[in-house]
Amino acid sequence: MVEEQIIQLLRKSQLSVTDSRRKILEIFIQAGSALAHHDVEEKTSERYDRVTVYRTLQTFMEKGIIHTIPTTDNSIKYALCKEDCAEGHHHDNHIHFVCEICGAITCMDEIHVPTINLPEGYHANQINMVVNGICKNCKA
Amino acid sequence: MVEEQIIQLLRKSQLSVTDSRRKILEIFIQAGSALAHHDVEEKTSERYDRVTVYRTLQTFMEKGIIHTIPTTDNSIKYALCKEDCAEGHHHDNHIHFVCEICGAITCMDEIHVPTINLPEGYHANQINMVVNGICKNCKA
DNA sequence: GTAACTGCAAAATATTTGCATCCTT
DNA sequence: AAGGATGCAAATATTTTGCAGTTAC
Repeated sequence: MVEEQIIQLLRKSQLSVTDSRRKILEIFIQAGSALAHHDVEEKTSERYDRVTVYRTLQTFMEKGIIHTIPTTDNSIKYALCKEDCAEGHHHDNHIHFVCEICGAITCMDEIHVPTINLPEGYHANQINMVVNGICKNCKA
Repeated sequence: MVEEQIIQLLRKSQLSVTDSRRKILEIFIQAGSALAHHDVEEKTSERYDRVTVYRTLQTFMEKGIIHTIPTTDNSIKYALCKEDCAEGHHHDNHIHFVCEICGAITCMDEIHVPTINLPEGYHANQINMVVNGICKNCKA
């Protein structure tokens, strides 16, 4: 059951299980794609304060529960991390797909990020690929 | 001479040649790396209004003179586009390197963005790669 | 001269901080 | 009971808009 998973995740991250945290995690799980702060705020506005959303997202970031996705359109999007996202360093070297029509952001776990050869003297720690295009659902 | 290039670029983009635009372009050329709005504002604060910086960056975006770089740290960075950036659609399929120490963002034009195989039904228009790591200058 | 650009003021948004109160453990 | 989490108020910071005056062509 989902409710169980959520509690497990919070426990594992050494966070106390509160209503707002449960609700916000639930929103991410149901959404399936990345969300902006604004999206989360909207879906919780009747229940929780704007500030709580800020603090919750920040806490989730610190604990490695969610991560930000780089986008070219100036918006900050958050998405659930994979299992192997440990606190401090993320292993989210996957590809994010941004649909130009519906705006949905999908993490493409299946696809591997290709290795690249950096110039002499450069060292890569993390690679993010952002692909803009048209998603399955919006394809005419 | 650089001053000449700047005027050429503005003319080519059908923009009138004003002090603030010249100055801001100069800043980008001298910087060599990507800049945040804040960086530009700082370097022009004695001369130009904050609002002018906003409007100038926006205009440059629309004309394809600069483009945004996706970064994971929630900051919006702008960088000069390559020659082939036409108005409306950018061909900046190159790799951006973000140094975790000095914060500098470099466009790695030499390296080609590898092609990837998207799942059935997805269509890619633009690919951005953001590599976080340690740059040549910061390497111990 | 005219259209476009800029500066200033102010509005609208977004984000952060302090503190008293409430909830989880 | 104690420490952490939340809500509220307010301070800051960021971005947008309107308009009058100025500048480029």
